[in-house]
Amino acid sequence: MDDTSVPDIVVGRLPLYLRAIQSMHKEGQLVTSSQELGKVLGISAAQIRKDLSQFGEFGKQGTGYNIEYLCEQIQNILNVDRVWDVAVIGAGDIGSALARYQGFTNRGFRVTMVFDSNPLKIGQQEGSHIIQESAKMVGSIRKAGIKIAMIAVPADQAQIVADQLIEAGVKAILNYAPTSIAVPNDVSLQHIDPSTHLQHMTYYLD
Amino acid sequence: MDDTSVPDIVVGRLPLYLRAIQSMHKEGQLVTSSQELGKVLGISAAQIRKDLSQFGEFGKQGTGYNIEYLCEQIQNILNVDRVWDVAVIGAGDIGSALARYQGFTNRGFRVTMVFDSNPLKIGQQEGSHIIQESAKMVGSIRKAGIKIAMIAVPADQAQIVADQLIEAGVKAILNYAPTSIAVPNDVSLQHIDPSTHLQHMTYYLD
DNA sequence: TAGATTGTTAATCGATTAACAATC
DNA sequence: TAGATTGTTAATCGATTAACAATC
Repeated sequence: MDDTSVPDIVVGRLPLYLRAIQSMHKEGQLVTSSQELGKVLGISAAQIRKDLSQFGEFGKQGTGYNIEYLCEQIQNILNVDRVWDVAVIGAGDIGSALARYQGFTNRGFRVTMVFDSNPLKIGQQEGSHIIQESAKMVGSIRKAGIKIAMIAVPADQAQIVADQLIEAGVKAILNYAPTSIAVPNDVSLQHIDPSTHLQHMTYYLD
Repeated sequence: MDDTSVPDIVVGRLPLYLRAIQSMHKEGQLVTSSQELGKVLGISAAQIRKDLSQFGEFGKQGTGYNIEYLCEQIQNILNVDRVWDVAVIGAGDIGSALARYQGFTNRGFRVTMVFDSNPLKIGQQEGSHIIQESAKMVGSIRKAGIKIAMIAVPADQAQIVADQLIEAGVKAILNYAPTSIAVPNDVSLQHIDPSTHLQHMTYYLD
């Protein structure tokens, strides 16, 4: 009936729901409820039911949600019922950690390319990847059809790299550089900056 | 007059404002406006003015905000007009990258301790730190009076480590393990999980 | 002065919660 | 059946925006 788009804040909670029920699934649990899920996540049961109801009817009165089914459904909604190739730009400490990170497995992602502009790093092995030269980045990413990239370069190069990524056809950017960057409307952007997160918390410390 | 507490969502934007004006300061800029700041951050000027007005009157009609003064004020509000010692738990790829990370400088933080439970890692050098054994973590953190920790251990150990940190007196936790954890009301908690961020964005990809 | 920009109020907009009929 | 839990509605709550007097 209603065809208005789902609020972005709701979309942002789905990955948390998915992570929690995947963990339950791993423990062999078969069914959960909005109440249990809410307790685990620190979210109200009503909100979880309302969020999920935006996408369909996944539960059963009296019993709750079948974990395997809900898992499949959320993966489907988030488009992670497949594996996305991801490019890492910058092979410093952060970029290298991302290239070796095991935590993308089973979450829908696989790092397939790592780039750096430092001639000393180009050609070096990083995890299972060979570091490639930044000059070839745009061509390689476009040719491979990669839509997702993580920026792990110094702050003063982040916008330049972002612009190149967009030119290469990337549509989702996870930015680890501690700076804001601008992207067109049709490109998604998220930031990870540990200092920012820590500063949020020091407000509450004496 | 009004003494109700500031919404957490407002507190969470202050670090972004601070990062932007520190960047302007570094460029030698002396003054900014809510309009300019909003453009850089992709936030409305009205929201920035309203947010800042929760804490005081930092601007001047007609001219805007003095960057150096606003910088000092926000640092003061966020309690980052000092340097906080931070402990890193887990010396895997992520923990090691955090231990070597240069980006905490000038943001109010300094990693002073790194812990791991792997006997092969204990005693090894990581950045400028010697990796210490986890068994001594609670005592060392308490003795040093450390209030902030970053968890970079496997998901199935995150809650255990969190409980120990709380026992040690830690009041702010930045969790890099891809799992929810529970903490008491008087402890701040933030999560960083790249898969979660990426899944948020894949919703918008075809 | 004229132009610009703040701080603040009121209006709008959106998100969360409470409650409950439906039903497994 | 009785108990439990969903999906949904309406009410509440909170956040954002628009507008403007004050004033630099």
